[in-house]
Amino acid sequence: MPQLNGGGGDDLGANDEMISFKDEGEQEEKISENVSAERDLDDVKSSLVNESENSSSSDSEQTERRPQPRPDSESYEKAREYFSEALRRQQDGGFFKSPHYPGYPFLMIPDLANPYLSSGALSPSARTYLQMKWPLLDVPGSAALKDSRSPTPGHLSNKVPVVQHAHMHPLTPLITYSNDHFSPATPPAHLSPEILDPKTGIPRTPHPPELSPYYPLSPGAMGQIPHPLGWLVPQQGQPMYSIPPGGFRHPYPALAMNASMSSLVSSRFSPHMVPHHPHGLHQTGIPHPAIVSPAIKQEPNGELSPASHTKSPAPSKKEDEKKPHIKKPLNAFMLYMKEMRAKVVAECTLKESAAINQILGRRWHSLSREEQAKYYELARKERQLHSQLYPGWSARDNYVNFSTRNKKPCVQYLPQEKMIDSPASSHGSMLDSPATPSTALASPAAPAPTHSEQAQPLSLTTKPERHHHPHFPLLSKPSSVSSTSSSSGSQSTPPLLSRPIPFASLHPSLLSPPSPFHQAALHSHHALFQSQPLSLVTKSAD
DNA sequence: GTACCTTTGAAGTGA
DNA sequence: TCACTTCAAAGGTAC
Repeated sequence: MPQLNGGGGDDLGANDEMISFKDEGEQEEKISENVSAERDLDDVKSSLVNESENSSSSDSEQTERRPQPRPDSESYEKAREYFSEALRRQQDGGFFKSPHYPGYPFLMIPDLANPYLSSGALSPSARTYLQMKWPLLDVPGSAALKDSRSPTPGHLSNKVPVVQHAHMHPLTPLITYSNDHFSPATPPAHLSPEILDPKTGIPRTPHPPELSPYYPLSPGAMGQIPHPLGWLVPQQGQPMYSIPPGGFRHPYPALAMNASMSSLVSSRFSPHMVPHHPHGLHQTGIPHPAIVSPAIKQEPNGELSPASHTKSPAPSKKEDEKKPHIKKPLNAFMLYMKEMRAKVVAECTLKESAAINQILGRRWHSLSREEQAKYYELARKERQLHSQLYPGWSARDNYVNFSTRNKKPCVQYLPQEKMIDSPASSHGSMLDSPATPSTALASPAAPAPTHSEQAQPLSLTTKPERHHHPHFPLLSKPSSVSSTSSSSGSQSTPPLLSRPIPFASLHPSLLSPPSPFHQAALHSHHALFQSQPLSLVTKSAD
């Protein structure tokens, strides 16, 4: 597939079916976002209803019985959403739809005299508050890469110039390996209860016109916000959001990421820390967000996390408990999901993650190349930092009995499965995959080699009949089935078979472009984006 | 109480 | 190299 645009920005891997929505097109998307979201919601919900054999609830019933969002648990996601709004508003040049919340306009610069922050307590007084235009993505990936690779970057000092904010990836504040929601005991000043939407917990007060768009919090207010690296920085002051006894709740990272976040994160993931805290605990006792205690990550059969299994053949139970579960670094889509989930939830009043993820998946495909590139770049950094922090870690470590799983007898049925299955992969990810890790490192979002083109923009997956049809197991993701069977060592589990996808069972959204808007956008913006023809390429090429 | 669902992407393995 | 599998997040749902 020819690369018609030789621009340097054409480094995004997912270009096969990406649709660029910019200018008025993106504006249109933003304007109709709610509408499309509702449409997505309707599609998903109707799909769920239609495909669910046991479901007798109507959409309205589902909606009605849907519990209201929990303000405490969702506040963090709302804040993320809030950042996303600000991010988009900045990047979209202001035509992004009116935000619900003002952006966090500045960054808190910690005293980074010690780039590793290993022993230096970070008191609020040692922080520098930097007004910044949020967010910026004007640094080439190579620079960021360089930053993250350098254990002691030169700019990691307390003399960080203001322009250093340009080195921060706009999404970097969202980097977290934590799967725990931030549960603030007391919302920050800008999220004070009086401005929070009582239903969603989202601050709804419009941005005060008298305030600068970069309306900063007072240093005192910011001082109450725990350091973003709270898991590694000794908590000298009383953080606004105390760490609950149950464990670490990562403290609003988006609020306090400094301008050199890439490098800072790099330092925070310094391998120097690894040997000293093998349990995922910093010297402060705060576990690294990426490390999940085996007690938390426990296999269904009661076994401990796979990390302990693969590392040592027959470790004692005590050793198992000591070994942390290092999670995989999040990929681009996961990062996108974490950021956008709250937004979709807020727009759709939908809570089912499965349905939300469907919407997110469609939105992911509708993202512009630039937007996706941000996430790919961020994911690449995540992987890089992860590899730096855990040099010996492998994704295989998290596999449960991977060796036995790989010996599933279903392999012999693959040809048949291939014949009757969707021509695309089970999830069609290969089409949108960025470059392989090696190529991605060389070119952060280099276009992936084009595989067989996919007919549908989304993966063709049918509603799996859970546990009901052993001879027709999951088509799209039989992980749970295979996991259960393999982990139990049972070889009698029927091989994974696929069945032809009944046309009627396919969701309409899977048979057509995600939404009429996408079609319209494709049509109306085809000429506008001749510079990025690949972004407009659908699967019709082949 | 817990597995499932749903998405995409990364990574690992076997052929 | 290709195909396949697993896991990562998330939270409602179903068992």
